[in-house]
Parts: sequence; structure tokens; C-alpha cells
Amino acid sequence: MSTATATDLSRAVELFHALSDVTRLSIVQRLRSGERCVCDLTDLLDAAQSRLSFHLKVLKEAGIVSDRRDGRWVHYSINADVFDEVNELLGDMKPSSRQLTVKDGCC
Amino acid sequence: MSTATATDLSRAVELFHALSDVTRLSIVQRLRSGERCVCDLTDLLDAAQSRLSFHLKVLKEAGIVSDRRDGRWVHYSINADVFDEVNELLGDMKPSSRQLTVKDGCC
DNA sequence: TCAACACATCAACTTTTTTTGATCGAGGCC
DNA sequence: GGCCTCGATCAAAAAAAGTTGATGTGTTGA
Repeated sequence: MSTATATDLSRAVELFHALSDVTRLSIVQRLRSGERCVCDLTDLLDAAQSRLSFHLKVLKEAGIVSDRRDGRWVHYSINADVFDEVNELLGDMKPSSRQLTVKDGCC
Repeated sequence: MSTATATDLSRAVELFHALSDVTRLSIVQRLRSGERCVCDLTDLLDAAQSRLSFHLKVLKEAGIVSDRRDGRWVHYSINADVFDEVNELLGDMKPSSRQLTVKDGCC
């Protein structure tokens, strides 16, 4: 049985927020096939560098991606673990099997 | 094998956005045990009625909750199906098993 | 019919998020 | 060292999201 705590809640907000933007989801899409440097992504997504940097930071702070410096390039990659985490959080939101249905009366 | 389309993308954005707010997640939490009328929720969450109405609308438009009118009350409940949908969308974001790792060179 | 209630909607305002262009710092190459 | 490139950071502007209080709509019960 799972009960969501306050920290779970804010963690969920952080994760879902990080995933609630087209640019960021597009980045994640591009990273599915493997790591990419920022310059690759600016080309692929046709987005200004500072814009991408901003979104990558959001994704990174949420733990969705990791970065790896290699000379003057920084490569980003997906943190596969977070998907399990999201699933867990989703599990804490699903209606419980033993659920009240039609409430008689109200308030 | 799953490929995410543009519509998938905007649908994902809509869903994740709906889930990326404390108030809305709290609402979902409260609905886990079964349906609730708005007045119940205003009490439970100590939130102004119009505020709740706003968030319930976001959740409803995203298909996360449904409403049912019963006299002068409106009862909201979780749309359990969306969880499957979210899982599917998440599946389209996970790194593929056959993933490029260390890229040699860049750009 | 009228008053009270539950809830939705609206407009003005506040807050947060995103975009943009400029600047900065680190790394590599001459 | 000097210069160029990749990428982070910053401040200002723009856009989007959330809050608030007032008003509107449908329902009930007197």
C-alpha cells in the first residue's frame, strides 16, 4: 500500500513540470537514441543556444538527464532511472482498488 | 516499437502540465478513495472555490478527472484510464534498448 | 416565486515561466 | 599569448499560468 507524502508531492510536481514543455519533451525524444551535445540539439531542434541551455538545466535539475563534459563539448543523456520513479509516483495517484463509488448524499 | 508523433507530444505536454501543480495533485490524491463534490474539496484543501474550480477544469480538460452532476452538487472522480495513457507516453520517451553510448566525436 | 446554495465563469491582478540577446568562462588550437 | 568555439549565465522583456473577488447560472426547498 502506498501513501504519498509531502515530499513525494513536490517531487512529483518537479518531475511533471520538467516534462510539461514541448521543447523539453523534444529534447528527451532526441536523447532516446543516445547522448547528444548541445550543439547537436540546437541544430536538431532549431532553437537558440541559451534557450536550450535553459531547458537542459530544468531537465537536469529534475534528474531527467545527466551531462558529461568532453573537451569543449557537453553531452547530455537520459537518466533511465527516472522513468521508474515516475511510475512509482503515478502508482501513488491511481485510485485504490477498494474505492468508494456513488456517494449517497454529500457534504 | 513506438514512435512519438507530434500529437503524442502535445498530448503529453497537456497531461504532464495538468499534473505539474501542487493543488491539482492534491485534488487527485483526495479523489483516490472515490468521488468528491467540490465543496468537499474546498474543505479538505482549504482553497477558495473559484481556485478549485479553475484547477478542476484543467484536470477535466486533460481527461484526468470526470464530473457527474447530482442535483446541485457536482462530483468529480479520477479517470483511471489516463494512467495507462501516461504509461504509454512514458514508454515513448524511454531510451531504446539499442542505444548509442559514447559518441565518438561530435557535431 | 423567492431565497439560498453549489458551482462555473469572468476580469483584473500577481506570480511564475519562457524567450532573447549579451556577456562570461573554459577548452582547444594556432 | 591570442583567438575561436561550446556552452552557461544573466538581465530585461514577453508570455503563460495561477489567484482573487465579483457575478452568473442552474437547482432545491420554503
